[in-house]
Amino acid sequence: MAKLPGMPVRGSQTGRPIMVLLDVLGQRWTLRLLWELGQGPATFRALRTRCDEVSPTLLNQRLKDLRELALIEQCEAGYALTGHGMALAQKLASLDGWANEWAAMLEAREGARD
Amino acid sequence: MAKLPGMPVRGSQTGRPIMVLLDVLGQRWTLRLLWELGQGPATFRALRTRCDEVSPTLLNQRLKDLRELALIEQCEAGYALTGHGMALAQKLASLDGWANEWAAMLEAREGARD
DNA sequence: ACGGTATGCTACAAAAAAAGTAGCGTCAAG
DNA sequence: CTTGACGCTACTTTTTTTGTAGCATACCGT
Repeated sequence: MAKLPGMPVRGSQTGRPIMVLLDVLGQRWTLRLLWELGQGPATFRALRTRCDEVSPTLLNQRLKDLRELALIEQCEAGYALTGHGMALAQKLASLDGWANEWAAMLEAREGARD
Repeated sequence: MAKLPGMPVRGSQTGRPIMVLLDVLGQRWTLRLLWELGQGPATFRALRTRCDEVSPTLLNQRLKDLRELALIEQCEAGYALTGHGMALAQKLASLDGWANEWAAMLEAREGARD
């Protein structure tokens, strides 16, 4: 069952929305799922494939949670982001640039050490 | 042991930086830790307190991983974000606004249903 | 020097979450 | 009426996370 904002979550009794969000996103595959759906809607099986054959049990669990949190919804094409989900996914997308710089920095560091 | 960009991670063989990042951030407490450190440096124990007495085992594990990934570093005040870590934490901070809107929307929805 | 206290951290067992695999029920095409 | 795709559930094993105890070091006042 998904935790809704306003309710206490792991590590925060306050129910502050950001804490709920950090808790939800901190579950395995949640971020990845949002990322993949940011590329466009997908069916259950397509999503599994995109996520390296993640176990259907977990996929279904996450889809249920994200649906309860109104971040995704079902449509003819399978699952798709809602308006709010899209806004969040865009914020994730903006991490891509950062990640590349970060990787370049790490690589330089590793290279220097060897 | 932390996974570095360039290495395959859970759910992605490519080693794409963003995939590594999503994998790391998808571990419990990682996001929260970055968030808390975004508020300023903290000692091990202070961090534990801020994170609702998270178990020292896990805290230490995460700190080690984040250190290897060059997102945090040790200083006199305890642990602090590195330059890259700060940039990432700022991106997280920008989720706060989104989370508030999202929570308001959910609340309205719930209210309407009851 | 001596308890008292704080810190950073490790060890270990129990509980919870995730992974992996099989397969069911429905549908549509051949 | 068989075959194949789909969405999903059941069940077992493995991995992660928790919770609790406690050690070693360092400072503090007496």
